[in-house]
Amino acid sequence: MIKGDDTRRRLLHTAAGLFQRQGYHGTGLNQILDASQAPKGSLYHHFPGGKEQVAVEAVTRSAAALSARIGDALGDGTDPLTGLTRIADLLGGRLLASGYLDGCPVAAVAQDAASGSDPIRSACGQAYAGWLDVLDTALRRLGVPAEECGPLGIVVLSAIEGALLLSRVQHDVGPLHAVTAHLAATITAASTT
Amino acid sequence: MIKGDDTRRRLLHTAAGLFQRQGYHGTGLNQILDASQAPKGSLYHHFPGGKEQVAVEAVTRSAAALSARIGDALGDGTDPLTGLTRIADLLGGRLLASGYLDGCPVAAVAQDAASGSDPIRSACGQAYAGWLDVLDTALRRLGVPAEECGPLGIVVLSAIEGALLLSRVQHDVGPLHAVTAHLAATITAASTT
Amino acid sequence: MIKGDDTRRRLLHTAAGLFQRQGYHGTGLNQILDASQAPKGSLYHHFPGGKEQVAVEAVTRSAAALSARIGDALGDGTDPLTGLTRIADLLGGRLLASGYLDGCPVAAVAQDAASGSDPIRSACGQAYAGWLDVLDTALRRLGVPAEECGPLGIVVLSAIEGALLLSRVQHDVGPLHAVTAHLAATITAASTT
Amino acid sequence: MIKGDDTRRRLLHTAAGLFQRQGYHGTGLNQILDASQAPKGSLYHHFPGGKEQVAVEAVTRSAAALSARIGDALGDGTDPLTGLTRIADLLGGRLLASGYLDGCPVAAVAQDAASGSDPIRSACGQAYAGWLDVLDTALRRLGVPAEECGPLGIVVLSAIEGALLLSRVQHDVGPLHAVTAHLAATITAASTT
DNA sequence: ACGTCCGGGACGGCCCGTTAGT
DNA sequence: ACTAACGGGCCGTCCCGGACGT
Repeated sequence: MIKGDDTRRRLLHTAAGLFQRQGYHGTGLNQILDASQAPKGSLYHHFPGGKEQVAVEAVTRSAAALSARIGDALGDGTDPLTGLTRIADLLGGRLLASGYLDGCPVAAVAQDAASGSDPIRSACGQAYAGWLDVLDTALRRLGVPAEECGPLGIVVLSAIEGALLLSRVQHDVGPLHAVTAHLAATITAASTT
Repeated sequence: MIKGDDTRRRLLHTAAGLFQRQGYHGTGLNQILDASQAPKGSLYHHFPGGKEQVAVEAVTRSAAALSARIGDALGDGTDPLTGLTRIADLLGGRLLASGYLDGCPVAAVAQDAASGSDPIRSACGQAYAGWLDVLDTALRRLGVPAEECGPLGIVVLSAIEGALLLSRVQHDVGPLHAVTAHLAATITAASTT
Repeated sequence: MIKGDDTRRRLLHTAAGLFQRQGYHGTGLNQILDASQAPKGSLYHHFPGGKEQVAVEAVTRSAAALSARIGDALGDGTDPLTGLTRIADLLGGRLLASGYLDGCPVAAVAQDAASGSDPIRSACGQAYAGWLDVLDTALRRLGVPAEECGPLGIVVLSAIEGALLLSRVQHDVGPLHAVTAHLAATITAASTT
Repeated sequence: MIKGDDTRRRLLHTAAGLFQRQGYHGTGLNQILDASQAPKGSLYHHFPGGKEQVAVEAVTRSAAALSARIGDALGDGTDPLTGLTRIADLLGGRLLASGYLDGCPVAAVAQDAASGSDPIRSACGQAYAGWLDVLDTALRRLGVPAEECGPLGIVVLSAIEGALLLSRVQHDVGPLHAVTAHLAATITAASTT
């Protein structure tokens, strides 16, 4: 059935958006259903695991999508500054466009689920692991010594996550830009090329 | 009344802990009441503004407490490495002691309230602003040029916030230590002394 | 669904009875639920509008039922005295049988909602309008001049409503009978036949 | 204490107004307190019997006040039409001035308390009895035969009470005027003078 | 399989009317 | 005379299954 898969996809997409903004506990199943224009029973057909399963899949999907965007931004032939600027523009653009509502697609759920549901926490952990992986290869390609790529990737991801939170809460993209500028300089300095 | 103020304080302290772990929407008023061993009506008496007011005050109080600890850690006569190590030990210690439950005392609520309650979001914003202020003076004292203190403080705070999230979600204090080590080096490099 | 509609009907019937006796604010949703032996979720399912919707439908239903009874009592081939006596017996019987608890099925809610919920007030208004309509046709049939039917119907309804209140409060059906006797005489005098 | 008595009086006056509009269960103690600008504990100081006592006294006081007004309206040297018109103007004026909020000062509480608190119901009963008494003497003075005064008074009071309800609910003073006109004619016809 | 109805309790946060303490 | 504190109840909504119809 085309319809069925479409409903499932729509459900997931809507859920991802709502979770990103409101977190896990702040988002109701009914809200997801309403926003998806999906009938009540459909959700449990497609997601027998209930709300938790929806969250896990939504996080995974969002993370994969963003992972691809990050990979593109840091792709072949880009210097650190350009790459990070692209990322900052992407994330900052979403933040601004949504009125400081859309931050990291994973963080809100991660904070909610860190205590609580282990499957969700694990999914968030894998999301971050995936991004770290993308960053690792990118840094390597930029000429950062192999043994520094891991920690530096962690620094990059952490700083961006933190900056997103700060920017979101303070309604000001300043922190995001300050951080990306700093990170670009750091990476440039670390690259031996 | 000693009793009265004590109840209020206990309520706030319990609430702060629960909000830190479970976020705003994940924490029920009844849960706070139970954990505080306080009767239901007391809460409404001390906090006519309801849950929102409790959250605002809990966040503000937690932030002030941590602010003092940060100030101590970066106090007179400490080099960047020592200071940041102390902070990392403090935060990482709490994280470990709680089984990766206690992260940043503000972040979980901030994510929940960024969309939603503006008073809470604002309180979180002020919490971060306060920490930035502490960092600013500390960096200044460490010999960082005045015009770099602001952005660098933002980088420090962002990175630590992000690292706390990563560590919490991945059940591994590695990110926290990686980030603090990097920040110490960065600050040392930036200080002209 | 037989089951579903039955629950809905039972809920409404119970609610109508309780509202009649205790008014809108005096009747709790839980009380309706208990008396109906229905779980809370059912009510929310059948009446998404909550208590207000329940009240509106309960009033409407009660009013329609009583409207039919009034129509019967004043039906073809009855003189005013007989008809009003039937109505008095019906209402007075209910009053006595319930120990002066069941008065007008609408009045208690109407008093509660006159200030407050406009939908409920409007439903009560339509209930009265419906009864006035029934009275109008009945009076017309009894030979009352057309231009007097409207005002006279209002007098009849008002007097009965007031008498029900007096009887209910004073635990004495005297007022009800006094009023019906007077009204019968008045109608007889007004009829040109 | 002048202050004390004044607080008590203010409390009662405010409560009477709120009960009249919202009924017994629809009116909260806090609302009364707020509107009276009285501190919480004062209420229980002046009314140890709690909400019920407040209601009883408020009803009694309102009833006495209105009783006096009715007596005036039907006082010496007035024909039935003039007297009832005055009453209709008084009650209808209040109704209009309040946007159809202020009906009979007793009826809303009476409906709420008819089932429920017996002291309140009894107070309402006495209020009606008092008005009937006033009507009885007035009718007697107007030349209505003694044995008809009782029933006719009941009819008058009932009809006015019912008309107030109808007018209030339908947001139209028509019923009140229709009823008073009819009653005036009835009384005139019944008077032997 | 797919979707829907209906039902099921359990809490959600808020506010109630009330009583101790002083 | 009044502040502080008390529980219990309010209505609403939560996330979730069985039963039914397509």
